[in-house]
Amino acid sequence: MAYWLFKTEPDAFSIDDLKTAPKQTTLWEGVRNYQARNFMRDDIKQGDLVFIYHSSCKQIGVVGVAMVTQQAYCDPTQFDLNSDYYDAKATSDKPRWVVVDVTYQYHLKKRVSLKDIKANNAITDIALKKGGRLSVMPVTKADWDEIIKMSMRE
DNA sequence: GCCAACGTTGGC
DNA sequence: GCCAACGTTGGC
Repeated sequence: MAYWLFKTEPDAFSIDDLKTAPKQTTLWEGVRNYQARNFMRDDIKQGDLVFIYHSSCKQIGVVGVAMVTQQAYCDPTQFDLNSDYYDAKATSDKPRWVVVDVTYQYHLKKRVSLKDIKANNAITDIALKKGGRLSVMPVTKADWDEIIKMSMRE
């Protein structure tokens, strides 16, 4: 089983939206970055765990955990003229983008802020620390465990 | 295939 | 709202 981190802007879709969604599940739509797409298409498997990370907001950081409940399939929003994620260059013959389904697991007891992650030298590998803009990124088991640990500290 | 220009992300 | 960092586009 592998670990991941998905960014979302809580004004658009927050962890609370995931928790209250039908079956506490959503398709993670709108990823329009090839590196992130390749992770979703090739590497993210059913049963993998995902940190939900709130970006571009007041309270930036990891807020909870979700599970991948369906591996990659075609992102329907790429064909939807009314969607912000519409891509004129994607066709049903040659779709460009995929989604996975994620299901809510739990909120972290305490949000782990980006500031604290950056300040923690025990966290070494995560792309968040490198200022990257990747919206879907792998997390090592060591970093996963450390962030979980941080969420339980007072 | 290079690389300059442009657009987007996302923290501050 | 600013702007740095990065990804994408398009002319050559």
